[in-house]
Amino acid sequence: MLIKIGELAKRTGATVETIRYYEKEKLLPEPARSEGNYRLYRESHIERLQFVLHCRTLDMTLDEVRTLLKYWEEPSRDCADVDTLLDEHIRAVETRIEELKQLKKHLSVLRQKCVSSAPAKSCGILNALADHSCHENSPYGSH
Amino acid sequence: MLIKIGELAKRTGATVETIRYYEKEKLLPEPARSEGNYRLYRESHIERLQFVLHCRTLDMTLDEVRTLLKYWEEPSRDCADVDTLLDEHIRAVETRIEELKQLKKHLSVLRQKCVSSAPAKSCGILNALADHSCHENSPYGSH
DNA sequence: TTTGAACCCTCTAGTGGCTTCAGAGTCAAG
DNA sequence: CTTGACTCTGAAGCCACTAGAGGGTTCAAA
Repeated sequence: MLIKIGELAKRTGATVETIRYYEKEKLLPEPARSEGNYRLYRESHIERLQFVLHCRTLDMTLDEVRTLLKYWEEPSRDCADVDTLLDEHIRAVETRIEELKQLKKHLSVLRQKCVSSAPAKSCGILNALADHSCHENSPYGSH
Repeated sequence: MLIKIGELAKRTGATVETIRYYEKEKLLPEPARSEGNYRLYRESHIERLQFVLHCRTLDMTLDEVRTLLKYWEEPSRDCADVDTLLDEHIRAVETRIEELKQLKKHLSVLRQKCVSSAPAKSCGILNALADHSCHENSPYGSH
């Protein structure tokens, strides 16, 4: 049961280009080739690609996925590090959510400053963006 | 009152490299030069850079900033487009927040599946990631 | 006067995770 | 024999920087 790259793409939802990219990045092993030099995949490739794609829908980096794949390949190793990786990833997502919430608050305040069509000169949004007093840095300020 | 690039960086919180990058990207006008070919900035440059940085802290793309700068430069134009740009940006941020919340939920469920050190073989996290039944794509599925 | 440190210059390449493109080859149906 | 769908490789593009190489400038201390 050998399939070509287009069929693998269809079955997993990845694009053909992404599959080739993952191969180059060593996330997928090099498959066999047909006489005409087409890649030929087997069931194990499908599973492995699905693992990678699943991790990606969870916003993991390819490096994180590489780490998890090592554990997947070596079933006898302690999985505590898997827990740790996931905990850190969850924390990173939480942080990003908080950042975005703050951001949205800022944007909404800004949006309130202009409610009607008017010359840009008097647009409260542009004026607020230009106002540096609310984001002042001391000459030797941090960051 | 002319300042060099390092001083501009200090006053605005940007890095020297970022300032040069913004110049290359036409977000900042080319400044005057000293005899020794150093960039020399004036008050107007400081304000404009602060405008750009303020927009960036609000996660706008450089293209969005370019658009806003046009309105800033032409104070007689109608600012309705500024409102629209901001509304769309707020919507994009909201969408991203919702995506991340979903993501976090998925990750937390996954994390529950493994609570102790154990061989990776029996790690519920790895097994759940490998399980393609929960993310199945039909051969001709949408995406 | 020399030397050293701190600043500045340009240009190039690297980051992540793909996507797009150019130019060519393969293969089955009509 | 041609058409069209598929596949191949390799390089470049995307975004918003960041880092580094290899040099020039400025100014003060020794």
